[in-house]
Amino acid sequence: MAEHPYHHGDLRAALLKGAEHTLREKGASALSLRELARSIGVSHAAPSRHFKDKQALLDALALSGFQRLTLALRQAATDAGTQGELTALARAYVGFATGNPELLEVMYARKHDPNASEQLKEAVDQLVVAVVQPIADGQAAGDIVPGDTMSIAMVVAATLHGIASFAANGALTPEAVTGVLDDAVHHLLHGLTPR
Amino acid sequence: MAEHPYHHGDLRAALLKGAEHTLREKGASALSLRELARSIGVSHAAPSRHFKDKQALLDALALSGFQRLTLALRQAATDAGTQGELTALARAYVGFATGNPELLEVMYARKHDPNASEQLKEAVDQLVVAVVQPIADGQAAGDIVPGDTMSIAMVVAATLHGIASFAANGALTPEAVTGVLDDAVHHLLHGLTPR
DNA sequence: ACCTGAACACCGTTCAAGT
DNA sequence: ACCTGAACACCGTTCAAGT
Repeated sequence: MAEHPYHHGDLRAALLKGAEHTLREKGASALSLRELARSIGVSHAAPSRHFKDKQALLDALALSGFQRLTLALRQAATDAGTQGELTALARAYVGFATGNPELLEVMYARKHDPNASEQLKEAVDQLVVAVVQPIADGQAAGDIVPGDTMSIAMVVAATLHGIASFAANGALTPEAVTGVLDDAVHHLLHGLTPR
Repeated sequence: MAEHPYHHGDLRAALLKGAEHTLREKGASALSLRELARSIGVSHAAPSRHFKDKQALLDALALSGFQRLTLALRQAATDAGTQGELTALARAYVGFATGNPELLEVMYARKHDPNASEQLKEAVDQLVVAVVQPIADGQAAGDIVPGDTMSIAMVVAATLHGIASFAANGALTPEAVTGVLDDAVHHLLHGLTPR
């Protein structure tokens, strides 16, 4: 077994892992395919067998990000009670954002690009469902005002995303995030609760 | 007068104008200093006299963006009444976002970078004031619940920014934006209004 | 003071050729 | 099937030299 066998074994997985590491450490703009190949010990042309271009690699990272975020939201939303469920949802979303700020940017950069793959669009749809479902449940339980579910979900999603953006880019310190989050859920709910 | 006099005249302004045009048409990732210089008819090394590097050019664009956005918010917030003022504020913010999506990204990319210039930080502070002021006014008028103004402003700003992001990246169509916006202000206010 | 031209050290992408 | 090496057309940045 030589140090550098001709076939890497699983170059695709190594590229994804390395790329996410670079993303996390140095940001998307610092991601270079040539440097990535170099660090893995493969020629600069090798990645093209697995990802047709740089965007294809970023798309694969975004896809995995959407899948992981959706999973996290689903696991969070199993609490009982509308307020508890929304709070858990909000914390899961913002937790992901603070834990993976650069990945989130890559994800949102492709979110509604018409050139995105069907697979990516499907993953985005799943994420939307994970956010809309708790709202629909809350309406069914009478905890949230009746009305167009999508438009209410849009407002909730916008607030979550705004807080997540502020947290991801430093406008909000990690310590301040939880407080703002709980405030936001509280203020939103008291506007959404019938009385 | 030759076609290409040795001195451009106002190369700095030409660079800013050309860069913003490219930003608008093709996005930040497609902005190349060399191509910019070429389109202006100047050598590729000339821009460095006016902007030490590419980031310095982007910072100048961001600065101008923050100043224009702050001005737009100030002009919007002169309506009478808390609800009207917040609605106008929201529309102005989101209008800027849909009209200048790529510029907004450049602005937010630098928003809390510790390496940002003092001038840029000052412009960001002015923007924050423009958002916080109407909240404080609403509290003084008894239209908004008492409590920490900054934390309430944070929730409002997050919602605005979330809607603006969705509008800027296509998650929300231009036609849908106004409706979502008015819904958001309505839902937020009914949570913020004492009763 | 302002700009050019050449040079340096990088990129992403493509493609014949090798294993 | 998978990877290499060379080539092409770009980048951003720096710096002596020109006007």
